[in-house]
This record gives sequence, C-alpha cells and structure tokens, in this order.
Amino acid sequence: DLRRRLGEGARAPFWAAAWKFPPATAETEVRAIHWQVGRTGRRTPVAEVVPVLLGGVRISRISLHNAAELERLDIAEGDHVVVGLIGDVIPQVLAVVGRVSREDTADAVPTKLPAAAIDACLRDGPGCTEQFLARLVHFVSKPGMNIAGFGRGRLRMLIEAGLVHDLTSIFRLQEEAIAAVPGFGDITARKLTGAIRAVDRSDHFRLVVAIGIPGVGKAGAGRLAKQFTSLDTLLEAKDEQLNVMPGKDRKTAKTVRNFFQSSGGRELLEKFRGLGMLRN
DNA sequence: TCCGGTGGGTGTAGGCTCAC
DNA sequence: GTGAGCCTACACCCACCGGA
Repeated sequence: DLRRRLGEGARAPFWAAAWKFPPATAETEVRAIHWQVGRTGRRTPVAEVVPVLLGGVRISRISLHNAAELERLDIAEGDHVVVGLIGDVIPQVLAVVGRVSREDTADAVPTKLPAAAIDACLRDGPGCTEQFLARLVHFVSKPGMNIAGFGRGRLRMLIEAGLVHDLTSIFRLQEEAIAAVPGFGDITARKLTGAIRAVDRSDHFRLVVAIGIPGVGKAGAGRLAKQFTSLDTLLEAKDEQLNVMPGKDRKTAKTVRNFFQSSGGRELLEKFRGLGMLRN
C-alpha cells in the first residue's frame, strides 16, 4: 500500500533506492577525442581510448558529456586517464593522471556550438547528414515509430543510395529498390518493407515523438495524447485553452505547435498527410 | 532558491539474422 | 563460414525547467 501511495516516475519507482558498489578502475591512454552529433544537433565529445578491460568489459570509447566536462578534465590526446565503470555499465573518465605537453595538441573544444533550431536537419543535406541520420535512428526506434530492422548502418546506406532524404522517405521505400542497394538482399528488403507496412499510422502522438522535436519526449507527448484527441485538435487549440494547462504540458503543447508552424514542420506535416497519416 | 522529473545523450555485451 | 549489422537490456550523466 505504501508503494502504491508513493507511486512511480517515468523511470523508476519513488519507493526504491539502489545501493551501488564503488566502480572498478583502470588506467589507459586517450587516443583521440571525437565530437558526435545528436538528433537535436547537440555535439558530445567522446574519448577514444586504448582498449582496457574493466570488470570483464572491454572499454574503448567514453562519453565526455559536453565541452564543459572536457574543459574541466582538461583531457587531450596522449593523456593517461583513470577510467571507471559507473554502475557496472557506463564507462567514465574519473581523472587525468598523466598529461602530454599541451603545445603539441590542438584545442579540441569548439569555441561556440551552434544553437539548435527546432526544425533543423529535417532532411539530408550538406553539413546535416549526421544530425539527420541521428533523427532517422530515433524516428524508427521503439519509442518512435517502432520500425524493426532499421539500424544506423542500414539507414546510412539508404541515405547514401539516395533512397532516404527526409523522414517521410521511409514510408515510400520499395522492396525492389532496397534489394538493389549493395549490402541488402531480398530477405532483408522484404522484412523491412513488411515492418514499414506494420506501422500504426493512426497514432498521432507517437509520430510527434518519433519526429524528434527538441523537448518533446514520450512522457510529454503521452500527456498531450490524453488531452487532445488528435494532433489537429492540438494545432487548432486557442491560447486560452493551452494557458489553463499545467506548466510543463503547456510548454510541450506550444513547442509542438511552434514546430508545425515552422516552415520545415509545415512541409513535413503536409507530406505525412499525403501518406494518409496525421488525419482526424 | 532548490529539488525532482524529463529529455537527450552515452557505451558495451551477447544473441540472432543475413549478405557475401 | 565469417563478418557485419540489428536489437535489447542495462544504467549512468547533464541540462533544463516547473513547481514547491
């Protein structure tokens, strides 16, 4: 009864806490620092290290989270670092124990990261492929449209083959065209198109999550789905209607509306409608 | 002002399937 | 037969923002 009264959050119950062992540690060397681009455009530094065994796990890449963390640790290529396996799962740089001369290393921290636009990289294009690919990976993922069989590698091949250039392209893929791409065969092509056909196209708010609007996740979209019967009822809602909603729901609703009022959002909306999706 | 929830992001292992 | 890719599970960190 106490557990029921305390309830659960989106990730964990409020009535439980986990006790963790201190992480196992090992020393290794930083080979390089790469910057990865996420679906929202966020850039994350990742340290590539000389592979080291930690708790039976071979560690070769470690997220450094952001530029501030990179600066705080002051890591450069060639440095020796102590790494740990937080929670027995996530590799983490705990400290730098041996530094190379900073004169020999280039500054890996970008001076200024571009601000993420709400409708940035909705399609493939120069300077946009990595973010668009990350968007696509999210789009087909389980929390997104849940289209099985599309991983990062296959999506990249489909982009390079010119078959996928925006999010709606996925729904226009033809079995023969996929099978003609090197690396794909008849079986894979049949399975992928079968997975595409199996998508529930009537779930407006799942599609909203899948599109990957910054700040709009599964929990927020789920709350909107309880308050609006369709995406159109949300888009047509007056400010007075939104203003009586709880703060975080109001913000999510306005974020969604702003997205579909942007030029990229409007274009995407029309394309999905053309596919028979997002209709009342 | 501070706390807590949510969103966005990360890496690895292991089993499975399929292209080559 | 082999290697590559996908999927799933696991669990953490950080930024941001609403609400107390």
